[in-house]
Amino acid sequence: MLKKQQLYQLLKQDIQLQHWAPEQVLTQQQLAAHYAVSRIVVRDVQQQLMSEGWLSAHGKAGMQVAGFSAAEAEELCLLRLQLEPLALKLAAPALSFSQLGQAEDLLKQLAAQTALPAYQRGELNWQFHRLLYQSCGKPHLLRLLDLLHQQVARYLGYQEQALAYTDTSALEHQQLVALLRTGNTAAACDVLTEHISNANVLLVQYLKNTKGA
Amino acid sequence: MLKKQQLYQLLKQDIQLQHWAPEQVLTQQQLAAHYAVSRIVVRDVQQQLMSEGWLSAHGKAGMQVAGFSAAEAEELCLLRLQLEPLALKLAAPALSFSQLGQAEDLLKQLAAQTALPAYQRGELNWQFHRLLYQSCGKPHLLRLLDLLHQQVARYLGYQEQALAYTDTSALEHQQLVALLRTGNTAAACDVLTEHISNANVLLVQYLKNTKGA
DNA sequence: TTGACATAAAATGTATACATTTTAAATTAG
DNA sequence: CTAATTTAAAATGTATACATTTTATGTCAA
Repeated sequence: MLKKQQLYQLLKQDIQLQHWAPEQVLTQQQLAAHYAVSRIVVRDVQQQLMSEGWLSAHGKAGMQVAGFSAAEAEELCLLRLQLEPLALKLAAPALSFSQLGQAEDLLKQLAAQTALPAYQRGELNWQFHRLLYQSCGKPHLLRLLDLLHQQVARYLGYQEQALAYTDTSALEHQQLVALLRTGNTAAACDVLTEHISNANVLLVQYLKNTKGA
Repeated sequence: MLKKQQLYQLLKQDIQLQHWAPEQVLTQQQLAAHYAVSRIVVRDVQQQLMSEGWLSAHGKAGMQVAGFSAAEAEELCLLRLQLEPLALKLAAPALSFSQLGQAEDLLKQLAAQTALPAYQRGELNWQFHRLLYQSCGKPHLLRLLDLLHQQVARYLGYQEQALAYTDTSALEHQQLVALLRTGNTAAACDVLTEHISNANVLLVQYLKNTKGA
């Protein structure tokens, strides 16, 4: 029997993999039946996923699977650009070599395991970023970034197809660590800004093409 | 018998008025008994208030009422400064005179009803700000701002005592509308930045004093 | 045909009951 | 007395049952 935490993971993943179509309207009963759990569990998970942007309310009854759009991708990028460089700037002075080492280990993993499904690579990628911001000492900022990441993660299914992503992205990651290691915070923030923008350009381009098709 | 939406409002208000002490640990059963509702309802509300920052998880069982600190107030200010002027900049070109009129009506209300409890004045204040950002066309940005506002609202109990707030704040509000009316977006954003900073300085000052006492 | 109203079906909200987990207390070995 | 283990109490997680609300259907009058 599935429990709350498991359903949370599974449903999120199913949305990511588009087993539930974007924009589709779901009911508690539907999901409860499909996943063989009580509606209580569905309700809990539903509320959490709604607060994280995977689902949205739909009228007085029912929930809607979040859709995809180039406009939304651009907005998410804008917000990341507004907050992530700030987090990095604040965290950089407090970054330990131990943390930089951890970050590099994550990069190694990413480089090695090229066969991993997109959502797992995305998770590793975020762990890397998150680690760099961790020490900023601003819990609310980190909370907002986690929230933003959830939204971005929804697009990972697309990114798998959209982006040859890995190569340039990996390079930028390494530059980032190198600059942080030498204490060059300002340059690191610039690279980060570029990095976020670049990834977005590819995604938006892809979204615009496929929507037209 | 209380229903979900009512409990949500009431509990939030009770936290704001510090009927539940900051840092206090609560249980579902406690709240269910106190408000005479089923634990199911408490669970729903609990999860929502946790996602909004009024409560936080406490170990494996129990929830903790959020506390107050000067550091947190400063962080919230920092984030507002990062996002609200951006929202205003994006919204300003799309602002209609009708909306500006609505905004002015809200200011008139604020000016007239000086006797209102802090949380209601705070709500009007936010409605004013929210109205100015509304047209920015960035739903996620607005969502983040609403989230931030929830956090700030928790401090309204303090602000009542902390701030003679009304006078300078009202002046800045009017400047803001005037500048927007003439299409001077850049200056309006500057005033907004000042406005947010000013309110924060007073609050932080007060928090630092009372914590020492 | 259309639109309003009544009615039935379905979905959600809420309460109660039971299962599992967590916390705290009590007991006992060292 | 301390610390570890056991045991009881309390809190939470989950399922089922019932109440209320919402949505859809169908009927009838204009």
